[in-house]
Amino acid sequence: MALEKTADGVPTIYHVAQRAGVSIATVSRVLNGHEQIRPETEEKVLSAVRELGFVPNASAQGLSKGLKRIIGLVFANSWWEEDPQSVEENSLLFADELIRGAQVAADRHAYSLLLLSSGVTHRGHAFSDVFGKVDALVLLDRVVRQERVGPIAKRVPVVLLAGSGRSRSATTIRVDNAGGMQALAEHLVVVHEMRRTAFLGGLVDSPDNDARLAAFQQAVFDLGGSCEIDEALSADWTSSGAVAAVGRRLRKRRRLPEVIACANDQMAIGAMHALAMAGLRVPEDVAVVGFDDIPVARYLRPPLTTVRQPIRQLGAAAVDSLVLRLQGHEPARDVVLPTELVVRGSCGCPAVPDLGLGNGNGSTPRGERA
Amino acid sequence: MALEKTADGVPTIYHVAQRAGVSIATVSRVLNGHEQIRPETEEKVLSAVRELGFVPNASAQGLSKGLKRIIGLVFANSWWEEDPQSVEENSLLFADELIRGAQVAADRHAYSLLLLSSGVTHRGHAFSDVFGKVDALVLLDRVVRQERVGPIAKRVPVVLLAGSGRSRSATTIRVDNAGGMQALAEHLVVVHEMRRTAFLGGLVDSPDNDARLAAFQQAVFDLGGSCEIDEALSADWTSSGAVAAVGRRLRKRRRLPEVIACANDQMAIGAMHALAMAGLRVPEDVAVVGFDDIPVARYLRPPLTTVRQPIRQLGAAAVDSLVLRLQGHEPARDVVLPTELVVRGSCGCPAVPDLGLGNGNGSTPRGERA
DNA sequence: TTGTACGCGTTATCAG
DNA sequence: CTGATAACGCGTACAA
Repeated sequence: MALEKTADGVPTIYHVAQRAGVSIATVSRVLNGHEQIRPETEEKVLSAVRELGFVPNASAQGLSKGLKRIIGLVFANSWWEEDPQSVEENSLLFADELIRGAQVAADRHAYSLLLLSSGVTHRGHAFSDVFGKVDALVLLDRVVRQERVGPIAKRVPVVLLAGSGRSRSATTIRVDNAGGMQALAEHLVVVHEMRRTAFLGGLVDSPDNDARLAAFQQAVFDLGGSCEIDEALSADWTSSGAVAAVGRRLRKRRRLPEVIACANDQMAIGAMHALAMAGLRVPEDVAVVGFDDIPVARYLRPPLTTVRQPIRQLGAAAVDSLVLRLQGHEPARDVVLPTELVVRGSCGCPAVPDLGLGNGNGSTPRGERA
Repeated sequence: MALEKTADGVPTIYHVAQRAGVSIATVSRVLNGHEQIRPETEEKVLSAVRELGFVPNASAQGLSKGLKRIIGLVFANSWWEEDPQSVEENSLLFADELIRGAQVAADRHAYSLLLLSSGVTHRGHAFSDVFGKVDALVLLDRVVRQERVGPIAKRVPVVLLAGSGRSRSATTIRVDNAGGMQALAEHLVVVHEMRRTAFLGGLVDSPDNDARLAAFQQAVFDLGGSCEIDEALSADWTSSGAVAAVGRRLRKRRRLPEVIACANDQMAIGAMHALAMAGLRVPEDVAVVGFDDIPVARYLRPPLTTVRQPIRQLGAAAVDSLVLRLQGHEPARDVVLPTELVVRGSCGCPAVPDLGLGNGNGSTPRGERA
């Protein structure tokens, strides 16, 4: 009669029931906070749970309820590549911040985050395998081709992150790249009266890169300036790539632009480094601006003028949206989070003493929700 | 007779079996690569799977096999805190790098990573809940108190990360803090002939901080130098905290040390910033060195001399160890990964031109496996 | 208020 | 080589 302990020593709901002298149904009710339970019964169950250290098996719960309470976060596989050559600093802090935001939100809804990489990695493990492990998916920019989103979204709720624009098959959440770049261009052309700008882009197939480039270029044009897009001035989102790119550009001995606008802060760091090594002063000889506002930006010399994007909120919004869907609601299909111009010293503005206390400084919030 | 599609439209093994005209047992066999299956039967099953887009339900697999193929990565909850005040840049890239390493390893073993925070966050969600969702756990430094490790390790295989030392209840994997600090101290005292050093520490209850401080101090002493540990010179691992700490120290108007050794690179960045703002030159007036070798370290001015720790390998080693345990093996109980001194300019060495191509430069590998 | 019994989707152990 | 069928642990109608 006495129920044996499980082989691995993990107690089940049956052990709890037996110990409390009730049925498993009652245990389940108590654990799930159902009403209509005699207090003394509840107490018996609770202490049995405590004494046994019982924890419900998530697999069984998932199977029974049809909900795993797990949301998958899918990164492009290049992020995880082992190749030591491609150190892939690519928006390094991006992943970190994004995960934090998503984690907070998931936590709030009692969900967990499962980390996944996009590609087929090993014999027999296809991307589609993940459908069986999660209730919903967050797909980062560039993890799957546009046409593959549809089929995936048919299987599980999906949000696309950091994409350039809307997708008809899935919810999209992104930051206002265009607004940020407009504010930046305005600052450079109007305040600093710069006319000849250049754009140092990231990987070309990235929606974020495309959006930033297009918006910056257009804004500069509209204000009467020009924007050089030298084929040499193109990197892979990394600092080292930017160092090389700027090096290539310098070797051309063509007249330099007044400012180099970089598609992210990592590359801005590399650009500043390359310029310094060439004996050029930033911002006196060439100004440099970035995009992201990574924590170290304010500690660079000069402090980096950049566009802040709310990465954490991005992650949180993605999870919130998915949880809403899982609860049967119909959240906004296209969300755009505001960006903010952060003016520091690298654009030519006088660097204000920054004690690392406040946020940064100047600000021009942009963006709206759709 | 015809099997209806599931409510949510997700096909099960029964649908596949029906479509292929076989039993679910056969389908399972095919999918799990069992031998002794007639090729033509296998083909029928495989095409049925393809046509239906069948993906096995992980919950059911987990329940049936008693293995979820999920490893939990537990971060201290402060990492995820929403409090915008505590921007918590704390070893920002640490988490990122660690996760990457773990992800690669998990992927290799066909496991997934579940992200978890340590604290009780909401009504009814206790930390112990995670036992039900994972097969094993990676606990980061400071996520649980020493005495809580035992009970946890009794439930699931556990590895402790970045801890100061061994734990009798769980496997420990860490980096050779001591070796790195010894090499650093040697470089400062012997090469640069410094005598008066200072240590800018992180949070005091952190094993990593304690280990680095103790090793540095000891090494400097042994070489005939002194190490100032001013109560003012203590921060929270963040750049802004370091800025404030160095500010406090400067206001004391006591004679400054020749070098400030920081417990991580983030703080070194803050220290350099604070010194620059006070009109002091690095390294001429005060040298600054760090620990970690985060990507941006080489692009600072001057480039940061620091100790590199193999964070990715740390994550990978943790996962590898757990998978071994889950497979019934008995991996090493205490693993120490080597660290490496990376000499750049902030210690007073002539900064070599760095095109961002190589690794950094000078090196003194340390550490061994136990 | 509580207990019985079935279903959730897979794997695995038997027979055949 | 293949097909029934019993677990796996939990939630929940349905009965009592």
